[in-house]
Amino acid sequence: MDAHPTLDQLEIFLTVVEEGGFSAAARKLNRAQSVISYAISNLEAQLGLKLFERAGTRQPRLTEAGTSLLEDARRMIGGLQMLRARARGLAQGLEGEVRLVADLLVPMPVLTAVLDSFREAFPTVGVRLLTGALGTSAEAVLNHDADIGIVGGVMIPHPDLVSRKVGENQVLPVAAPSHPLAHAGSSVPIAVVREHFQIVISDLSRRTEGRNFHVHALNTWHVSDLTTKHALISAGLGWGGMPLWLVRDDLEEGRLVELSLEPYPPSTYSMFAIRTNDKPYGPAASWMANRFETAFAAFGWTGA
Amino acid sequence: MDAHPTLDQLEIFLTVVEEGGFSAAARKLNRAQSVISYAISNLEAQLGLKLFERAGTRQPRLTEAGTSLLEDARRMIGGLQMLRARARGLAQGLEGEVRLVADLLVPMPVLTAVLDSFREAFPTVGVRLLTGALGTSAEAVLNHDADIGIVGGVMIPHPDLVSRKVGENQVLPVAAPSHPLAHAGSSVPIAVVREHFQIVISDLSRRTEGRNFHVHALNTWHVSDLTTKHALISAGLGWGGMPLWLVRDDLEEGRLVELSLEPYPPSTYSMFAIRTNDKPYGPAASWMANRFETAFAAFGWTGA
DNA sequence: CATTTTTATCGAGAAAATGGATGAGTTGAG
DNA sequence: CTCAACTCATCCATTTTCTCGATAAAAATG
Repeated sequence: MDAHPTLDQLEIFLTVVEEGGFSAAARKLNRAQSVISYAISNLEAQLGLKLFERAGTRQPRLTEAGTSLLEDARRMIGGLQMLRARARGLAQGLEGEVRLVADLLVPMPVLTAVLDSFREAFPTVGVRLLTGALGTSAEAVLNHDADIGIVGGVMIPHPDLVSRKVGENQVLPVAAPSHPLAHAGSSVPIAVVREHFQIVISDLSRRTEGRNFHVHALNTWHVSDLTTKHALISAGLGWGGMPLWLVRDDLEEGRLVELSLEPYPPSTYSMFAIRTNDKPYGPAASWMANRFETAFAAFGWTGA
Repeated sequence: MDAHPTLDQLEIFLTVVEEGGFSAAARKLNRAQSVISYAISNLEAQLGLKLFERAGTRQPRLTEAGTSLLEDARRMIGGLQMLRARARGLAQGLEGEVRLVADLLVPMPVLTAVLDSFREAFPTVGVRLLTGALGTSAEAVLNHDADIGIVGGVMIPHPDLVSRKVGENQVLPVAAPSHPLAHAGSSVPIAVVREHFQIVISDLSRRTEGRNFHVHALNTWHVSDLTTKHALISAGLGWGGMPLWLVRDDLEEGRLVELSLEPYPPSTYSMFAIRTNDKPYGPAASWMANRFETAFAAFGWTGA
């Protein structure tokens, strides 16, 4: 009742159940048959109950207790395999965890596609996912709170950051059809634009403080996430830039309209994978950066 | 790289992390300090990586790999404790699992209250929950598909079933306010009742076949669950009997009205805990039956 | 009934774990 | 700086456990 059971014993237990007998399990595990008897008998003694009914019958049959403990044993061996797989990965230089910060502008389909395939390719590598607006993503990477960042919009060059283009993203000025700017024709001059409320994603990081890009209106409302921005614009409360993938359906079905504003710069932004230059990507992070590139490319085909 | 790590090693690993040192872990585990060194060193060799950074420093510090594997180790030891707890329970005669079949008429608050406290009282005993209408519950117990049944309505005596009353339940004939019967005054005679559609829970088991209780209408619709029945009656498609706890709010807020039908028998049903007489309740099932009794009593106070 | 195949058990040898002693190194107080 | 107290690594002798092979008893098979 004192000593722990052994993972070896549990594995033997499972093998006996699977193979249907002690001798068969011994053959499968390449060990002497007496070892199986010995192990099961020890395990039973340690747990204080009989696992198999084997009163002179050919095939030992699981007792009720054995059946109940079977699933625990399976869990344990499953956990062991996970642990060993992770250890093997770590020993080969794989990261134990990749911390990713993805900008709000990263299309959700791209993000989910990357994460899904990542999980399949690196089942033993954990993922920690942050999302950030504009500067916060770069900030997280600089602070070593994240190993890899996917950022969009205007890149501020930084001596400690290494960036690499992985895709493009379109951002359009949009408004509800009921909004005055929707009827203002093409190339609305800046003086007119400034008279209307602009909904802007606010950036709380110091990195872009004092630099609010593409803020043209005198009066702006600041929100912290795209969903809120989308809701406000849809309600006709103001206009603002939105990534194409998020408003594509709205535009097609007339719930939103694209604005043609004079001062608005080209609507295609590059998306970059960034890291600090003192800490190169590990194998998994490197794979992930590549995967983002292909995911952006594939998304572009059908989504933009 | 071949031999499995030992649960003992993993426990030592965790203790070292918790206590912050090899010696401290040795004291905590009442073992010699050399054992700790030996175990950690073996574990590291088996996993093929260093878990602690301990180059001549006072306190060994977890490596990155060690941090990643820590959670796996915790899972393993947690699983071990679960397994041992279950084994201890089984050794003392506890069931590994209780299979409960609850009649549709059992008020959900009663069911959840019982299951919640059961989980707390018997964390190592699994629960398999079936729900059944009328006869199917008794059927499941008779077939040994369930260890304990909570059935309501009319009890059909059976020589192999042992039943014990655990509570009461009220069933009322109800209809939507828009339904003709709602305006028919008190003690509507059977001839009138029969003219209207009745919504009935259909019972697919052979136990009550040919005996549809309280079916008074010429035209009936059969449904298999209370939620559907509730929806149909609410929509004014017919009338039918519903347990009080399910329609209490509807009655108070006027979405449904109670009917006063001449042929409808007393609306209070007893609820029974049943088992087969060849298989007495184990400790957990017995506790559960008692708990149903107190839960029904407590529910009656506030709920009926 | 003979044969094959099962699990249990025993004994000897191999392997591994244990506790204590020792040593090198670090930390912190005086 | 010196010393005491503490850290972890290592070695050693002892004990414990594991392993294999052989054997026995029992059951299924033909």
